[in-house]
Amino acid sequence: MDSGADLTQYARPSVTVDVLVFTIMEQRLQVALIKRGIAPFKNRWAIPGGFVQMDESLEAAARRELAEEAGVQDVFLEQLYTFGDPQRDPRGRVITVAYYALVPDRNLTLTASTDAREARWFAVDEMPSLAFDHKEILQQALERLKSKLEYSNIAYGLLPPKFRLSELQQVYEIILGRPLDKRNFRKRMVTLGLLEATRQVDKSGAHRPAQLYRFKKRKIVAFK
Amino acid sequence: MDSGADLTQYARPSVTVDVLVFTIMEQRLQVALIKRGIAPFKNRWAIPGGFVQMDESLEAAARRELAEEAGVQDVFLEQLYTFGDPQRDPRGRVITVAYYALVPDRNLTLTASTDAREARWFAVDEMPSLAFDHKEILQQALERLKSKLEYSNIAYGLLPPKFRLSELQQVYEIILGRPLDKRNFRKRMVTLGLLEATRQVDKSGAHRPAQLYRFKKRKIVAFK
DNA sequence: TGAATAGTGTCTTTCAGACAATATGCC
DNA sequence: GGCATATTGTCTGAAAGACACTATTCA
Repeated sequence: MDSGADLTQYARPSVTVDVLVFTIMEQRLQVALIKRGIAPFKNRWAIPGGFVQMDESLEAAARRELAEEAGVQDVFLEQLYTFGDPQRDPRGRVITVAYYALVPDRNLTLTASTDAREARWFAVDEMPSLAFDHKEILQQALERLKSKLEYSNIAYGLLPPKFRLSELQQVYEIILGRPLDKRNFRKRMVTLGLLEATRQVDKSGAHRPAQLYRFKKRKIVAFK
Repeated sequence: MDSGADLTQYARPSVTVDVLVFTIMEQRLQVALIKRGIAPFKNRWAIPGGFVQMDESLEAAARRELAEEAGVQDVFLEQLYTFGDPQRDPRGRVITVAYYALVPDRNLTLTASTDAREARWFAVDEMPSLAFDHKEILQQALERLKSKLEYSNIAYGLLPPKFRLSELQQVYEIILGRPLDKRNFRKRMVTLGLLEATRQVDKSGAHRPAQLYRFKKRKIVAFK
């Protein structure tokens, strides 16, 4: 900080948070987008977000957006990266702190907020053209998600509290984009010691019921 | 973005970049700090930083600070995290985007910039009390550095272009804080394929000269 | 020739990956 | 009994980790 006590002598940028909300639905990784109702990029799809209020933390702003747009609370949320190219918003200098959130699939209803026409889920492999630098932001979020999946228990964010091992495996396969060997996957997950079997089984479907597991900690933990 | 085209209707926070400059000197990991010459936290040590200008990107702002404070260019620089607690600066709402940089040990001269009394290196295991939330920022930078060291070639940032394998090992030992087996270390580094031997040897010292190596890419590369 | 650092190989253990048959519950 | 999914073990190869002696140069 090489500044004086007077903050007013410096021009100030606008600061927003953008929140990428991911879920798995219909066997695909999906992200919530809103259709912009106003310029710039009117009618273009965009990552939901909004201005940071002067009295709220960045994470609080992200959680507020998350509640407003997706109606969820208590979900995994992590800061991704801050994007601050001076040209990224044609209206002026806007720096955005991007967050990403993971929500379990439980028929979420997205809400089109004030300035949005529409809100819906898009599979990440079939994205429309995005507003601002949102394509780049999404790209970076996907990389983070893939890499964290490999060395942490982050998958808990996409699953209900109790789940079948085959569901967990599907989460991995969908995000990594490749099939995994069932025996090796189960062996690894169990020996990592992050899971525990519950006393319940899942009896949906005309077949052998599956043991239900849960993560011991619903908090991010790195492997090894 | 649920905003209108008019950015002026929202109060705007101040935005700074803070830059943690790390180097290895005297067998220790050190970070550059400045002693604040003005309130708040007058006379307290702090991570150097400054306000983001309206026409420069965040990274450009960080590089500018780096040039001003440490007089270096073309060094490893990466965005760390953005800290935005509303109370983190008593002067008002100041959001800071923290970066960290790695510089090779070549007798850098730190410059006390305008509002700083003094600038000097501190070993990270003997830190003074820091201004603002800078202790937390440093903590997070150290974690990032340790973890990136384990799965990337980030060490190149702390070494001159050509170096002895024993110097590379020292970088690892100092940052990870534990001794490593020489044979295993060399085997691993060489088989990773990121290094190449130069035709030069280092003849300083009254002992057998060492082969000099360099990183094939002076750009961050993940292992595996 | 002594001091100081460079350089090198084997064995063991651990982990990842390939691979297929049996078990259980529901209809 | 047939269908659908759950559950389980072995072998192989690669990489990590423990471990100690010889080589080279200079003073």
